[in-house]
Formats: sequence, structure tokens, C-alpha cells
Amino acid sequence: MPHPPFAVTVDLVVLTVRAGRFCVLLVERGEDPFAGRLALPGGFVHIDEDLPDAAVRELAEETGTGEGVHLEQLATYGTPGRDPRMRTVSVAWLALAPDLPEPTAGTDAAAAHFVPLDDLDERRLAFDHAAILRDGVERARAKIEYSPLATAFCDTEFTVAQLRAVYEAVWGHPLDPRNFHRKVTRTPGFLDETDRTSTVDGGRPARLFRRGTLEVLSPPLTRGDS
Amino acid sequence: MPHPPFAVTVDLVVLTVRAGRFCVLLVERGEDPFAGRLALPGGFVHIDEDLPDAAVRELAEETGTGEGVHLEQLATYGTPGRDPRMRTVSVAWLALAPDLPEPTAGTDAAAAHFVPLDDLDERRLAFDHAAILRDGVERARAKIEYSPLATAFCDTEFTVAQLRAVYEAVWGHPLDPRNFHRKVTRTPGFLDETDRTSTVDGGRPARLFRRGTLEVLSPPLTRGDS
DNA sequence: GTAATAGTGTCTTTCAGACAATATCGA
DNA sequence: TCGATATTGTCTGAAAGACACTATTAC
Repeated sequence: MPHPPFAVTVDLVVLTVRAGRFCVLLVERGEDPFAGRLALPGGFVHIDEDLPDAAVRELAEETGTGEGVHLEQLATYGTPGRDPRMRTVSVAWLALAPDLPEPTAGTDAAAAHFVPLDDLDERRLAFDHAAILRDGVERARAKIEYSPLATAFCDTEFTVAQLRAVYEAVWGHPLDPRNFHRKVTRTPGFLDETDRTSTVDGGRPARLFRRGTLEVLSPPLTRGDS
Repeated sequence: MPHPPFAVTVDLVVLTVRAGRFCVLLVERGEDPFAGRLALPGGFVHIDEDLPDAAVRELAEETGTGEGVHLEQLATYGTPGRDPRMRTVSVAWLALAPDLPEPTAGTDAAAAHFVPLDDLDERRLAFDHAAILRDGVERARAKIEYSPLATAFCDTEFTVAQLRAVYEAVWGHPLDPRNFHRKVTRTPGFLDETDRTSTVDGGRPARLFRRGTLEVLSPPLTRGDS
């Protein structure tokens, strides 16, 4: 039985919503292969390191912290030749983060930036990262339908309008504020009401909520495809 | 940059429905580690081989064929020590198969058998295969809700009752035949009607259907949790 | 005829989508 | 006062769950 020398890496699809835009964290590569192209943050898994630990470590290296960030395994990519240097198998992870401060440039060699997905020409991406990113974005779009995961894009306390803005940015189309409000506030366990309100968006003060304990929404929210 | 020597394997969660029972394909291990225990079929990925190709190859080795079998990547498992011999990262795949003839014992060293999940004591499983199996079963249970994937457990042509039997076996509880019939036959694209009928289950002959072109059911079928 | 299974129809409830109306703030 | 946003309510249509009823076979 052979057990050939594979290199194993983790790649991160870190998504956030900034100013109403759905964004992904990308680094500009300084070296070949793909020098000057954009890449998902990632790196080698250490020989004695568990896969989630490697993902958390890379996330902390790129964003400074993993506080309040949802992290889940996405899929694994291992086509021969995907990295021209050696045979690598990359375990991709999906991270959903609230609007973080711009990543600290000092930590890693290359600076990482959040890029709005609408502005991104995916041909600028290195390796097979365009495919990984597509899979991550589709997973996020699908998963906020039937889970309360959209709250991972919000701060600890948030208004219904802020949560709605997340859905609108991720799905790319507007939702009816009144029906959305009814759905999220009347699904038991989705949101926990606080006794505070927020005025930052003008108009009548909006109640602040926290994420509830519910894990699965049934029936789900619907993208409506329109 | 280190690129340590990992071994990369594929493991298969091959599920089927036999005689109304939800079953998984398992092999009995002949050698240590875990000699005598049950394991998911699998093996090493060749150094020049793509991951889906390795999964298809292992599936053919264990079942004789991959005809009509749905195959999708499940998740990747790489905790240090999961294989006591070396550091391995295993890409697990989920396969949904119609009721195959009992696997040909001659192909591989160990004989593979379909074991009803109800009869399986998961402590008999080797490595971390109990966790992989749980994830695969949960994926299958969830996915037949919103996709026409339950048809992968059926032959090319099947009756509504046979399809319902698949749902009942996978979810583990009975469904109302009349409401189920309405749902699957009146969801456009789910099923294609043929001009043939079947009498094998007694009673009035049942129309035979084939899988339609629909990929996503919305609204989905519901497990009903009851 | 009876037994068995296939398939249709009907009623009720839940819920999404459309949108009117009211509430509470700042200017 | 007005303008903006929050929140509640109302109507309608789609669809699930419960279940009566009809249809077509084997015996």
C-alpha cells in the first residue's frame, strides 16, 4: 500500500457584509505561482495539528481574531496540478464574520482586504480559488435560508433592519421589511428580544435583538428568486 | 514552508434501502489496527489521481459498478491519531445506491455487506467511522427533503409507493400515502410519468415513473419530526 | 363478492406575499 | 408640522396534514 507525500492545506472563504455589500477576504500574492493575483487566505496544516485548529489559526493570522466568527468546513479540493509546485489537497472552510475592522496588515506578509463580490473579476483569482469561492458563497446563500446563521454577520445586538440588510446583501435583492419582520420575530427561538433600542438608522427607534437558541428554521426563509 | 508527508484516503458511506431497511455498506477488517471491526470501504488516493476519481474507483471495487449511483463529497476528517499508523486525511464521500446485488466478494480481500443501520452497534466501527457514518446519514436524511435524491435509491422506473418506502426507511417513520402521492406527482419536474404500470405490490396496478429533471424542491418535503 | 393497493377530492390550518395603517423618533 | 423608519394588522393564495371516497387489480 502506498502512502504518497501529499501536502495538506486549509483555505478560508471569509465572508462579511460591509456597508450593504457582500464581501470576501482576499490577499494579494507576492510570489509565484500566481504573483500579483488574488487568493483566499490559507496555509499548510501542521503535521500534528487538527484540521479545525489549522483553520482557526489561519483565521486569527489574517483577521486578528476569531471572536464571534462562525466557522464550518466547506469542501476539499485536490485536483492534481491545482498547485503547480506539488500535489496539494486543500480543505476549504467557510467563515462568516461581522463587519471586522480592516485586517491588521502587519501580521502576515501580504495585506488582506475585504473585496465586494460584485466588484470582483474572478479571473483575477489564483489556483482554483474561483471555484472554492463560488461554492462558499452558494453555501452561505443557501444556509441563511434554513438556519439563523445570518446573525453571524451582525454584532451581538442588532435590529431587524440590520439583519434584513444582511439578507439583502447576501441574496442581492430587496425583501419586504414588514413580512421579514413578522417572519424573524414570530419564529420562536430565532431572536431574543432585549430591552434596548437603537436610533442609528433614523426614524422610530428599533428594538435590539440577540441571536436566539434556534438552530434550524422550519419553515425556512425563502430567497424568492425574484 | 513545510509540506509534511500526509497520506490522503477516501472513505465511502454507501447507503441503500433493502427490504424497507436503511443500510450501509461495511467491510470487516482482517488486519490491525481494528482487526475484526467493521469499517467503511475506502483506500489511498493515488498521487496522480483526482479525488472524485479515487472515490469512483473505490466504489467500483466494492460494489462492482457505479452505475446509477449518486456520489457526492461529504466532508474531510483529519484528526491526528485517527489512524494510529500514520497521519492521514480522509475525504469522505456519500453514495446513494439502488438495491444492488450483494457485493461480489471476490474483488477485494474483505467481503463487503450491507448492514441495516438499526442493527448496527456503532461501537463496532473502526477508526472514526462512526462519526463519518453519522454525518453521511444525516446528510442523506436532510437532502431528500429538498432534492429528488431519494430516486437514487430506486431503480430507473419505480412506483410512488416504492419511492415512499424509501422516504419511510430513511426517515424511520411512516408517511401518509395520499398526501405523499399528491406532493410528488404534482411537483412539476420531480417525476416523469411513463405509460407502464406495475403489479408487484398487489392491488390496483401502480403507474411507473422515472426521475424528472428537477434539481431542487421548493417547497421541500417535510420530515415532520413525528 | 372481498382484500389490497392506487389514486382523487375536500376541509382546515399554516404561512408567504402584497400592502394598508399606525407608532415613535429627529428636524 | 413633516419625513423617516418601526411595527402591527389584514387580505389572498399556496400548500401541508387529516382523512373520506373512488378505481382497479387478484382471489
